[in-house]
Amino acid sequence: MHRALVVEDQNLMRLALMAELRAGLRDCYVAGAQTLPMAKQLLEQDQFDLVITDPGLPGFDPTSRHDRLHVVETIIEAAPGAVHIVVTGSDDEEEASACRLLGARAYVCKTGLSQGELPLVLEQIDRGEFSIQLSDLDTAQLDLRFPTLTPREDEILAMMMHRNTGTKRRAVFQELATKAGINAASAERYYKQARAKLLKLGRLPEGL
Amino acid sequence: MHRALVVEDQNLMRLALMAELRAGLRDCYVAGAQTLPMAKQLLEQDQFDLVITDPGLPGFDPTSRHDRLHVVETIIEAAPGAVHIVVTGSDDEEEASACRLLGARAYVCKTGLSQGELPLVLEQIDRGEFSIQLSDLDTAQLDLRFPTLTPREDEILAMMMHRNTGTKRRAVFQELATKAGINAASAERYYKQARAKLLKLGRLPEGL
DNA sequence: CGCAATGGGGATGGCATCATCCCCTTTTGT
DNA sequence: ACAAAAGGGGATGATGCCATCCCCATTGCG
Repeated sequence: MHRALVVEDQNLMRLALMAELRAGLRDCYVAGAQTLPMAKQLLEQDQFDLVITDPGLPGFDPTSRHDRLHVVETIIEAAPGAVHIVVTGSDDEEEASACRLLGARAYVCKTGLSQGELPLVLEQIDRGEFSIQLSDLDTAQLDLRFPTLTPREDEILAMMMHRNTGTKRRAVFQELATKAGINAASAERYYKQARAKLLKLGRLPEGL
Repeated sequence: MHRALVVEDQNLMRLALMAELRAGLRDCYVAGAQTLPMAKQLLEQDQFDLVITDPGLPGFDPTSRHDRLHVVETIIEAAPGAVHIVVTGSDDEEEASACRLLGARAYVCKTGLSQGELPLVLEQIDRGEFSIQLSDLDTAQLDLRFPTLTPREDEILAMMMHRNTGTKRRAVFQELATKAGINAASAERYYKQARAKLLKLGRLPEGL
């Protein structure tokens, strides 16, 4: 049973990170805290295996290096046995190094963190590496979401729209099949279904 | 058919905001852009009814008042017919006023924005008001999420844990029943189911 | 005592999604 | 011209969640 804690003041982001953890970890339960005192309280009450912290908490100056590192240090000292990941909105390689010295095992920039990528960070940590993920706008994302689509349909459509030019659709079907552990023909079926729905709505983006 | 655009560089937050819109609006489709050029491109291609913008985009200094307002102004000028909501990580009442002068209809702080609250902002806008939502840590949240629980079970548990002391469980069942449009007995059933699952895991929080 | 609130469940039908299997036509590339 | 890729769908069983209705025992309180 894994126990994880997310310390982050933005409600939607905290819930999103908690959802990522739930999806990525098996047999875990995930707690969330909005402020440093709450986090300390939870860390006293219970033992955690994994803690994700955003140093920009209310009550501290998010632009002050000193304040931010103080938050990280306080959390790490309150749970010395846990794996610590720092998640931040602003990129800073120096701050990453400082967090590493404080005992953090990863430093991840929110701008570069997409859905499903947290497990990759955890794998890196498992291999004993310090995982740095800075912002990466080369792969800048442009999303479209349609309400009538099921998650699977949405997923294959997103992959199809983000594919590199020249990539065959077939290859994308195979990619989803491998990633999701399903049949490539099923992936193709979802794509067709999604396409049909968008056609009916008259909202088919270019590039089909 | 409502068309909405979310301009936000943090992937998880953008997806969360897009999910909020999908849940809150009927018959809509939602696009997302990670950078200002992408947003401008989308706004040229298509007409949007609603645009949500985070002024702290990559390529601009998030601490610079000038840069942030420039982003807001650029977006609003690119879609003068749309309703504009500014969503920001850092609280600032002066910035809120400046955004209002630029034509924004709401200024919302991420720290104070919980799941399901975006519809309230939209209602305020519909009534012609300028909606300001600054950070509110009086109702600071402490969340627990358990992986084996279904969304409904999670929901009723969260409501139960956040209830005011002295409130009867019955009252909470009624509250969920009203909010979700279901039977109070059903709400009770979900609570019991959730409780049973946590008991089996030996992870029942205090306060049952 | 009687009654309300709580704890602990079983069984049900409806519904959406998932994943798979099958069919066919049209377009594209070489 | 022939093969590969793509477009367009029907039908299926399994599964999980939703919402409901039903049963019971225990606890607290006036």
